[in-house]
Amino acid sequence: MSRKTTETANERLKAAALRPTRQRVALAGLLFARGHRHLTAESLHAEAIGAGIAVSLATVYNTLHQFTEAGMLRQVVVDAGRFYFDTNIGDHQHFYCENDGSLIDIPGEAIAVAGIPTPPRGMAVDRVDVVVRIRRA
Amino acid sequence: MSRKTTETANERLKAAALRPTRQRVALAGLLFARGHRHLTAESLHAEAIGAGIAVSLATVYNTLHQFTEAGMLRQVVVDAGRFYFDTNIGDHQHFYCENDGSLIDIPGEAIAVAGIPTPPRGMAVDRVDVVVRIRRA
DNA sequence: GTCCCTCTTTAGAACCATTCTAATATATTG
DNA sequence: CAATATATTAGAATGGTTCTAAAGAGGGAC
Repeated sequence: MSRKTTETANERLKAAALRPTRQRVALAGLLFARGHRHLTAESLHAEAIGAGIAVSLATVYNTLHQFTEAGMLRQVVVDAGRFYFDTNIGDHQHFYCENDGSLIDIPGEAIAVAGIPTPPRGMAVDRVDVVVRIRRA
Repeated sequence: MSRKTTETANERLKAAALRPTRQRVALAGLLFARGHRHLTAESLHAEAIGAGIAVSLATVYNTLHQFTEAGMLRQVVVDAGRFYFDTNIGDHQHFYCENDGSLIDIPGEAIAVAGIPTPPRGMAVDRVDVVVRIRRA
């Protein structure tokens, strides 16, 4: 991990009032080093271990939840039985490939949802999620 | 369950090439007796037991999957960690209440999604799911 | 630097919804 | 009604996620 990446990670953690522990810094490094990523707790854990970062699966879960809480990540619900996370927290939606479980971003500018009814009394819209399920033709 | 409901259930099962066993007929009765419903395997099992229908949880799971396969039900993915089913198989979308986990239908005529990009080469769009997440304001 | 207090990490157990197994029961066909 | 295929079942297994309680590490005060 480059010096620059580590500093960025530290800043992010500081902003979120999370102690920059070795594990959090390393995971943030993997997550935010370059480009946007889609991942699961298991896949990030495997990647960390593969990269020689000693971290337990429990910590990966904790960290993903804390980062999500801090607005550094967002959860994507496309599959009952697996939590996906996305490092792209901007306005966008997803293609979900039912064959291999992969996700592809759809830019927020591209897609538009019209005609959402008024929510029931006392309720407010939190988020509108669009999942375009695709499969090999 | 009324005579009419039982007959309807039998017809549905016959059309799906599923033997009209006591359990399937009874569950179909609960599911399609009136109006559209949202449910989980656990909730349907509890409802069946409460109604004096002896059926195991495994059978409820089997039956829900078979009915889904047969196009009598559709799955709704709104929560990582729970399978929801919907007896409304027509074109529509959902409000999902994050406070209590309930679903509310949004008619297909009301809502429109525009600007979906072309899927990657060799892939075809299977379905477009919109989930409007709401919570108590 | 050292002490202390708090927050964090961890291994492993617990959890929970779902799926599997293999024995038993039921529907259908002839 | 017998023979065969299909369904049901209890309970075990699975797999992803969360919890627990004990050990470890960060950070401020001095």
